[in-house]
Amino acid sequence: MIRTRFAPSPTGYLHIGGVRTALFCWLFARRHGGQFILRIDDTDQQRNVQEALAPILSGLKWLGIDWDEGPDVGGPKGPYYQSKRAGFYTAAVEELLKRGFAYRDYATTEEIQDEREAAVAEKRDYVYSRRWMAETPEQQAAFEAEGRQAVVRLKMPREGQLVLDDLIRGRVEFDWAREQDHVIQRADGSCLYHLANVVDDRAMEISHVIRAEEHLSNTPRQVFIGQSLGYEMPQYAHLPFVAEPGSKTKLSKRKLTKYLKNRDFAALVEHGQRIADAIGLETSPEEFNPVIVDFYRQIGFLPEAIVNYLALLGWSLDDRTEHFQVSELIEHFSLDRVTKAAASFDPKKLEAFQDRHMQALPLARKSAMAIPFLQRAGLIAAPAGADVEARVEAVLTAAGDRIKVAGDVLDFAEFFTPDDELVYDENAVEKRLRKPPEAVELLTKLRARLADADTFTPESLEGLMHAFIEQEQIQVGQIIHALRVAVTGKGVGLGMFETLAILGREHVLTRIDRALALV
RNA sequence: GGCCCCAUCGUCUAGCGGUCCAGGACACCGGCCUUUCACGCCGGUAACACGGGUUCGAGUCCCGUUGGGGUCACCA
Repeated sequence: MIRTRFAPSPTGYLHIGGVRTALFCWLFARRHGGQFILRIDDTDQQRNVQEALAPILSGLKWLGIDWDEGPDVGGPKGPYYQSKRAGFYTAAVEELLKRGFAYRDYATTEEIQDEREAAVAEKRDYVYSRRWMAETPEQQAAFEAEGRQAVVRLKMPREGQLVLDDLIRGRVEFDWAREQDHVIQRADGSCLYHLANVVDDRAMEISHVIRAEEHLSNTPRQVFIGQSLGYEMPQYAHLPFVAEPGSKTKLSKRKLTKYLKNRDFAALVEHGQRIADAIGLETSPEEFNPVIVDFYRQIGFLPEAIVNYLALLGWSLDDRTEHFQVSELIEHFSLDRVTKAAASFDPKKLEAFQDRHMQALPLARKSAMAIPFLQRAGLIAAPAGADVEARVEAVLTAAGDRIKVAGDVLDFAEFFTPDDELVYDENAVEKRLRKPPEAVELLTKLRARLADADTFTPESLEGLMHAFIEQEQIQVGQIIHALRVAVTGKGVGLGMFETLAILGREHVLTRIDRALALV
């Protein structure tokens, strides 16, 4: 049975790099009919674990990354919170001690520090002298008589090599002698990350440890712990980093503000901010950020677009296939087609994927996504009536490609605003209504025609317009811009005839009257 | 600094010794379409880091150099 796991620590938000790792773990498990486990890395005992975890769980769920065991769902290998598994770790430490692969160490941090500095000064590799190592009760008693306290350290081999067969990197070799006698348990009895990790992976029967490359250097000590405990070890696969835009540096959750200075990021944030403002969404500059998954959910991105983009960040099927449904990703995903080099995150390309998925979305789903935005902006009532839904669908259809994310529907607020509340863009009014000398006259004449029109469909309106410009001996541009500003208040918008048809005759006439009064 | 990893267009990538004067996508730059915007269409600029090998033949294998990244905690 293939079992993979994702082990986030509760940081309060789901980071793009983290999701990519989770996604690869999940895809691999799903591809092979295995299981995906979520384990919470909260060994540093923060107080608000649940609060800090909620955005992570909801983010994964939103993306469709579900877990077979973990928080909310439980499972046979629980608990799935490391803070609740201390007993397993201390038992492992005892076992390591018993087998002679670990020892109690009574050195103070200052003493260790001195040894390290001495090594640096002499330009040699630092290796702990084990001067304060106590392997017998007598030695322990002697150190304790001095008032010293013990931590437990790994008794690492001082010769030989570890040969690791990484599923992505291939064969990687490490000299044991360069490894330190890492601490695995503090004086207060609490255990450290690496020990906990290995113990849990074994207890949860993880078959494949798929994680970011930063853990590659940590692998030897983990293998040592596992082997010393007699564990059967999992296979390792170290993923390349998701890097900063235009760089190879790891995307970090501590540099959110810095990324906002990136041009493409700034443009995306600006786009998001426009939507957030329209729906009265409070945004903190730190967290309303394209590095955080929730940003995308809030402004109406499609989870499948993000999954598609992220999957291609370090993995590819061939030289041309890019557009994937999640089911296709599951069908084709494999570790041996994962790249080794870091891939930098490109917001522009993510947007391109979003665009493609959005355009492929059935109208009903698009509408279901758009309606909540209109409601939050106060443009339509909370349970939307059938007539309102029909109007939303009409607007979405007419808008077509112009809707990049669901929140973009708010760019077309004029279709949901009462006529007397329509806001006229001053620049547009000046340019299209006041400045052209013939605008008022033409608009007045056209208004009369519209009032008399038999039907009010895009087709009939287009016919009406053609007849009008022919009779007036004008170019269509001479009237259509004025008309647009008159009925929408803006210089840009949807196709003119669709716009008129959706608004309907009454609103069109009322708005033209309002506009004429403005001039 | 030690150790480890990595290296094809600006970016994501294809390429697993010859079919590559290197293919696709995003971005960018032109042009077309056009009632605005968006889309669409057509075209274009643009890469095998460098140096040695191996081989009849190297983007593809080996070594080195350079560059980039990661890691060296009683953090996770």
